Amino acid sequence: MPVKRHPDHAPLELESFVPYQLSIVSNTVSQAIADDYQARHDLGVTEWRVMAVLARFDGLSAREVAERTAMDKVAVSRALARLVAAGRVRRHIHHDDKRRSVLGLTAAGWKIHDEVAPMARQRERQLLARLAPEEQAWLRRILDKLMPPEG
Amino acid sequence: MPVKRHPDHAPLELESFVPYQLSIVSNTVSQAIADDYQARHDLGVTEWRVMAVLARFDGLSAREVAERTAMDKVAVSRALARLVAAGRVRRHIHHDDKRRSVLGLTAAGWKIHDEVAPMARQRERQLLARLAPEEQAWLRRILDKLMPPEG
DNA sequence: TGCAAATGGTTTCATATGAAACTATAACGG
DNA sequence: CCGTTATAGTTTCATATGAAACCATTTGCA
Repeated sequence: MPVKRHPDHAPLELESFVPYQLSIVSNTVSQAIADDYQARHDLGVTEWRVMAVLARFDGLSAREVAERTAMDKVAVSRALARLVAAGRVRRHIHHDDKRRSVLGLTAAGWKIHDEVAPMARQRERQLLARLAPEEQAWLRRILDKLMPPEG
Repeated sequence: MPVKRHPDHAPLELESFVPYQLSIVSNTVSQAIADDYQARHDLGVTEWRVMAVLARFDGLSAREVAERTAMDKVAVSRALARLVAAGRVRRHIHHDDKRRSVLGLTAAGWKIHDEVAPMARQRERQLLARLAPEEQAWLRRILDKLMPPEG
């Protein structure tokens, strides 16, 4: 049971502090989505993100994947190592530049993708369903504005 | 340079997928805030959160801190160990229940709090400044709705 | 050319994190 | 009372993570 207050110190009210709220809402929904596939497919969040961008853009390099997922290159490198080992991503070497990978989903990768993507969309719908249609529209507009450029 | 598309597979468009956007926006702003105090005060995010709730509610137990910060008890225990060692938080034992801690900021803790809290608020203002006043109001309303109960 | 600087990617190392086991105390049921 | 179960908090262990060092290749330019 909370006791003293300290109005003279202007403490932060976490529960209405926007960055804190964002963090809680974000973690809650991301975790819910992750729970859907984590155990089921032995697939980490970082790995799923990599698969998601490769599903949209075939032939990216690791660096481009990192850009599009907002992950750092170490995380991408590790996710790719696991995905390739599991036969979910194919990697070959760019014919002009031997440093680069050329990445894409394998058939097995697509199979998982086509199972997980609808579940993720479903979770998004569940989240948005808690808002009025008007609020949903505002949220999308606001998030678009707040996304960092190149995000 | 992206190459093939796969419309038949309905790949997720991460950049307009709400859970993904939330995660990016949340991490970007949290990181910006953390950068303000991390090096300056040798203070981790978890530690700052603990300090923030103790600033508002003096005399909480560790479990109550965990509830209010949405952190797990292990994280709280470790944050407290560091904070107590650094002389920023005082901990004594509940006189009725010897398992419980009774926690609060020390003078040194308050000093840091009073420096960090305004910076955090400033970052929040910077974030919101990218939105029209109308959008700011909607965002607050929407986040309040999306926050999990007991969050 | 040829060599310094930049780039793509991986590895290393130190730290962060969470689940589960553990310790100590308190509450409950007979 | 006494044994069982629950609760507060810490420790352990295995994994996740990021910064910096690293290797290979390519680029830029004297």
